[in-house]
Amino acid sequence: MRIDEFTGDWDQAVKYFLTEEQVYRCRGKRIAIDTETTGLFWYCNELIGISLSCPDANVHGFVLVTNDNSVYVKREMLKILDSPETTLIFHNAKFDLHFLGWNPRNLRSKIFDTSVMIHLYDSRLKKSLEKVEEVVLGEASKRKIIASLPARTPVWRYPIQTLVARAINDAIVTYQLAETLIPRLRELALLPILQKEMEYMKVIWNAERRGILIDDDFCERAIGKLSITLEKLEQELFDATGKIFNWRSPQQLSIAIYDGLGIPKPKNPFADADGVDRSRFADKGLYKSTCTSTFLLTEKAKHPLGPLISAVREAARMIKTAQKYQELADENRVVHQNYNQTGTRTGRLSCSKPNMQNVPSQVRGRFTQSVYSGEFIREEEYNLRNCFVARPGCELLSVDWKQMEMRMFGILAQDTFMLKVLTEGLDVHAEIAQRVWGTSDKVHREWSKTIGFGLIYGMTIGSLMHKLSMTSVEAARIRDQYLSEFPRIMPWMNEVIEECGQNGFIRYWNNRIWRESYYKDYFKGANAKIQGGCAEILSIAVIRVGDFFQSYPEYDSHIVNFVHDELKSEVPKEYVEKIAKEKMRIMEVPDLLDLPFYNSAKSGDSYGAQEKLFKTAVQEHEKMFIDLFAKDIEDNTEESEDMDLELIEE
DNA sequence: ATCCTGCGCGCG
DNA sequence: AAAGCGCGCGCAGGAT
Repeated sequence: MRIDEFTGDWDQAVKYFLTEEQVYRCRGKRIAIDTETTGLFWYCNELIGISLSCPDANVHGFVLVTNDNSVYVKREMLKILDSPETTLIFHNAKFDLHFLGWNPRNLRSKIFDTSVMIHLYDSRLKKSLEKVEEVVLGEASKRKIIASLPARTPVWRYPIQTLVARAINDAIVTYQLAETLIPRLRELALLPILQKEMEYMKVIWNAERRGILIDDDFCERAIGKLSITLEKLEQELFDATGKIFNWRSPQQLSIAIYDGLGIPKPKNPFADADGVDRSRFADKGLYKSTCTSTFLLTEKAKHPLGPLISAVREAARMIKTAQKYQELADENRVVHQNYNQTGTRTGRLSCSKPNMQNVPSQVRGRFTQSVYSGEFIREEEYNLRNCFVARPGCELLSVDWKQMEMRMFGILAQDTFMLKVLTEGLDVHAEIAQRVWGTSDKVHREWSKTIGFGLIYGMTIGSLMHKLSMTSVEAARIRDQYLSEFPRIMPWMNEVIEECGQNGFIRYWNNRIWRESYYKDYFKGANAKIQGGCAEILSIAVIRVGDFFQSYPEYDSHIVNFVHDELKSEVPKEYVEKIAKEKMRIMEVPDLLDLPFYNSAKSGDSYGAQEKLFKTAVQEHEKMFIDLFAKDIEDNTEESEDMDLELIEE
C-alpha cells in the first residue's frame, strides 16, 4: 500500500495518528495491539496499519504503514515496546505477529491472546472479535459506533478515517476483553493453561514461519499421470452408464447409476434385521438421499459401478489437492500452513491453507464411513505426502505416539489390565482380544480394535452391528464380553456424564475445561477427556521439544508439523539419529501421568518416504537413551502462578 | 455476484 | 434413554 492509495477524509484520520512520543509512553505498560492488513496471508499480503490501546498511558491511536515505511515502523515499534515490563495483548496474536514480523520467541514482553482466552473459557463460542465482544462485553458494544459500510467491504478499501476508527476500536475492545476474561479464567484456575497456550503459540509461529518445502517435480508428474487416469476412468463411467453427465453432482450421478441402469436404490441401508433403523443416520434422512457415497455404493447397494466411481473421485481429488499445494507455496516453494489454536471443541489444533493434517498417505481405505475396509497401498502418484520434502541436506523426522488414545483411556479409567499391557508396550488390541475371546486372530483383533475405538467415541450397538456385520443381539453379546473384562470402563463413563451434569463441564487431566449443556451430549465428555487430554500432552511436548531445539542451535533443527499424535521436524541429515533419540525421550513425558507415552520415530527425504528408525523393542527402550545432551532442558510449562497476570489490580 | 448448506472424503 | 469423536476443503445447487 502507498499513501496515495488510501481514500477518505485525511483530516479526520490524522488526528488519531500516534507520535513517537506517544508510543514511548506505552512502554512497560499493558497495551492492546491490532493490525490491519490487505489479506490473510502474511507471506504475500501487506500490513497497512497498527493500532494501540494503552489506558495506563491514556494512549489510543493508529500508526499508518505503507510500503515505504513498513520495515522502519515494524522495527522501531518493536524496539520501543519490547521490554520485560510490557504486556502485549492481541486478539489472535499469531496473525498480528506474523504481519509484524516479530518472532514471539525472541520477545521479552509478555504476550496474551484474547481469542485463546475465550476458547479456554468456552470452546463452543465463536472467536471473531465481533462475536466475542457481543458475548463478553454485551450490548454496549463500542463497535456499533463505527459507520457501517456496505457489507463485506475489505478493510483496505475503507476510507482512511473509517479504517483508523475501526482499528483503534478493535484494540480498545481487545483490551477490555482481556480485562474481563482474565479474572474469569483465574476463577476457573485456567491461567496456567493460558500461559502454556501462549508458549505453544510461540512454537507454532516458528513452525509456520519455516513451513515445508514443496517438490514441484513430483507434483507435476503426479498431476500429469492422474489426469490421464482420470480421463480414462471418466470415459469408462460414461460408457457404462451410456451417457455423459457431471458425476460430481450427487443428483446427476444418482439418476445415472440407479434410474438409468434400472438398479434399485437401497430403501434404507441402515435398517436392522427387524426393519428398525438404529444407526446414527436414522434421523438425518441420509437413506432418502442420493445414495452415492462410496460406503453405500460398495457396502450396501453393492453397485457394480461402485469401485469405478470411487476411483474417479479419488483421481480427481488428488489432482485438485496437489494443485492446491503448489498454489499455496511461496516464491521459495515453501508452504506456510496455518494452525488454528482455537478451532476445535476439544483443544486439538486444526490446520488450513493447506491442511497439513490430512495429507493423503500411501495407505488407503482404512475406514470408510464406518466400515473397516482393509488396507490398500496406493500408487506412488496417489501418495500426496510425496509432495512435501525436506530442504537440501535435511530429513523430515517424525515421532509418533503409540496407541495414544488407548493409553489415555487406560489412565483415565484406571484399568489395570490396559495399563499393564501398555506399560509393557504390547499390541493392546491383540492382548485385549486374547483376554476377552481367548484368541487374537485377525477377526478378533479387529473386533477389539472396533470396540476400543467405539468406546472412545461413544459408539452404539447399532453402529457396532454395522461395523461388525452382525445382528444387534450378536453385537451386544460381543460388546458385553469385552466390557465384562474391563470393569472400570462403564463406571468411568458414567462418572464423566455425572461430572458434566453437575458442573456443566468436565475437566481434563490438567484441569482444562470442556463445556456441554445439552444432557444428551454429556457422554461426549468421555471422548473430550481422551482426545483433548492427548492434545494437552502434545502441546506440552511441543513446548519442550521447541525449547530443546532452541537450546541447541548448532543442530539447526525445527518443528514443522503437528498431527495430533505426531510431531514432525526438519533436521540436518547428520544429526537425525541423535536428535531423534532425544526428541523421543522428551515426548515420553513420563512426569505428566501414570505411565510414559511410548513413541516411535521415522525419517526420510520426503514426507512420503519416511522409514522407521530404531527397531528396538519397547522393553529396551529406556536403555537406548544414554545422556546425549548434558545441558538441562528448561521446562517452563510447570511454572504457573509466578508470572504477572495481573491485568486489573486497581 | 456471493453466500449457505449438503454431500463426500482426506486425516488423527 | 441415547449417542461413534474431532477437523478442512471442493463441488453442486439453491437462496439472496
